[in-house]
Amino acid sequence: MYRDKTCGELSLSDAGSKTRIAGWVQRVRKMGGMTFIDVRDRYGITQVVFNTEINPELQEVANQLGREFVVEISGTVKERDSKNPNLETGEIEIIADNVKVLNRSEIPPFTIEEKTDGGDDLRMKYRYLDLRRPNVRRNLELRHKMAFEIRRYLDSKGFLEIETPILVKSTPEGARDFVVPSRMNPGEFYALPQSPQLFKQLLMVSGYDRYFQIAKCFRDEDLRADRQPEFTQIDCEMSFVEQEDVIDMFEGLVKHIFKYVKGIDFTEPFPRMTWNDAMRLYGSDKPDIRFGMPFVELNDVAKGVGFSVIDDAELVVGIVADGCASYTRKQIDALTDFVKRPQVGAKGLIWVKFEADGSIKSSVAKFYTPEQLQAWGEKAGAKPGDMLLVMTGDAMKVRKQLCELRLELGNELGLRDKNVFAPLWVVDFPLFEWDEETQRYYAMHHPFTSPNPADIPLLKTDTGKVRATAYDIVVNGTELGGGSIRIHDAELQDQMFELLGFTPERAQEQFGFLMNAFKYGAPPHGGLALGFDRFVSILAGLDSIRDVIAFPKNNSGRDVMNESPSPIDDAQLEELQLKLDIKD
RNA sequence: GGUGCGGUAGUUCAGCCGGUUAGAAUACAGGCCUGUCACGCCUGGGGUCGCGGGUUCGAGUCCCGUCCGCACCGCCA
Repeated sequence: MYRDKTCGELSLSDAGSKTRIAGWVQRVRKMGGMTFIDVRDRYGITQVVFNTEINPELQEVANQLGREFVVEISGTVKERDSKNPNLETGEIEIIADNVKVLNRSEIPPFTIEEKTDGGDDLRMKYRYLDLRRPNVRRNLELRHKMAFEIRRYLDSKGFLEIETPILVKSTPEGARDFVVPSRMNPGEFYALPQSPQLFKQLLMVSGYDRYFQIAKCFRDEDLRADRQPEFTQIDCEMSFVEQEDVIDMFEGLVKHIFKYVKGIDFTEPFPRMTWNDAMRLYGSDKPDIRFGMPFVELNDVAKGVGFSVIDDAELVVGIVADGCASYTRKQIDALTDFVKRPQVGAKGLIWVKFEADGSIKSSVAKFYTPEQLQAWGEKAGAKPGDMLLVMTGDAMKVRKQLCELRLELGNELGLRDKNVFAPLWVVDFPLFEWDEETQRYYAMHHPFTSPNPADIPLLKTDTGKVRATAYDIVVNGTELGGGSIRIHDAELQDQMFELLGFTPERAQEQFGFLMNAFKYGAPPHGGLALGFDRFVSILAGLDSIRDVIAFPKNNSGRDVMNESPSPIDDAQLEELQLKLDIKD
């Protein structure tokens, strides 16, 4: 053993005892006759003292140490004269009587401290050094703790953790697959799973009525701060359940995590909102309900005065910004610029200020009398001192734009506190989504999602109106996960494939194994999957999932540390019987 | 596929309307310093201004192209 204590565990009660620690040199402070070094490991930092009056040769060794050298130190624990309250071990120090340099280090390219001077790119290139930083380490500890608690909860509920294959069949529906050539089957390819969806349904057919897996999933799509090409899902499925049972079980899981990982006890059931209400009130299927500011539709009070921006619009809709009547011209211009950005895409922003003295100011004052604008305010529930912000246009588009504005205002007004968590179930999703480009319906969730039984008669007549038995769980405006009750009836499944434009042959080719399995007694079943990386990042208060993944990919899907992806040898290509034909 | 922002010392950045020897902080090296803990003080070394082209008497600065990074839109059943 190189050590008998870690750098995080010595305390006042150890004073006087002999000890040995090992770790990395965080910092060397030379004071002339004395030298202090901070030794760091996973558990903390301990100060070691060298004194020329005690041992000049040893102090000289300490003076030669550099940042990130690996050392083994033996010495005596001593209570400090001047304690350091910023350090866990700040009440003690070690008076060294020996130092062994176990390894030297080059000068690291950035400082290995809580607040580093390194940029993201550099940190990723030297991720193994970045991972030494305490905040990154804490993220991985949080991740471990959450995985542990997930297993503890689900095990207590009788779930079995079962692994499903990583080499699976490619299905062109949905996200793009990562594809893996098969040497033994030239010209044929596996895909990496976008999710274990089909396998978990097969497990239900097999009778494993409570399954889960902390599963790696792969999608070859463009990345974002919260999207990686490989990511982890808490994938779950249950048999003999209805929507309510699934929601209960996994609301329990989410509450368990908050309680045992974060110490937050949610005693009330999570609120629920239909997809329709979410779209109508917040313009999003994943509303952030840490704050209010719901949409107010103003068609009936605003239309009909001959103002074309409003009269010609499908929807006139606004939000009330509490206390924002005091906004300056400059602040309003900034909001207008915000909604006009290409990413938001609005043409403009109408504002109405309800001043504290009862007067009304507005960008559309020349089209409306104060009484008419007062009616807007009453409809919207604006109080004196508030400002009403209104946008107009095509209903779905303007809702999306106003959603962006609402979130921006929420940020500006400090209503999106990272230490506040507002979970929400969004239910009654539509089963289908119309695609203008291809002029056909797509499954909003996936083709195995069961329609709401009440809407089955509408399948052929009013396809777009059919609700799915599908649900999402949203936390602070982030889609944490979602799921559905699946179709377990072969006939209904055939009908779904037909509506989705699958020929029977293609359905058989893609999903035949599932359809065949369903002939042998498929139980009613359903489940959900939670985005594990997102869950960890929400609890860590981070916007990006990269910092909760030990070795993440960059914006272009590259690992800048090992420089993957990379070309392969001609010999490898030949073995796989592949020829490249790279266009430009 | 698209939009925006960025790329200058090991690192993080500043560098104005194009102008003479490209700066700061930090890191690093040397020196001084016996209670520091972001130690302090003195000194020093360190630059392909991402790359290529263009405009100009003159380009880190302007223009075009390109590569890289980040954020976003599309995409993500």
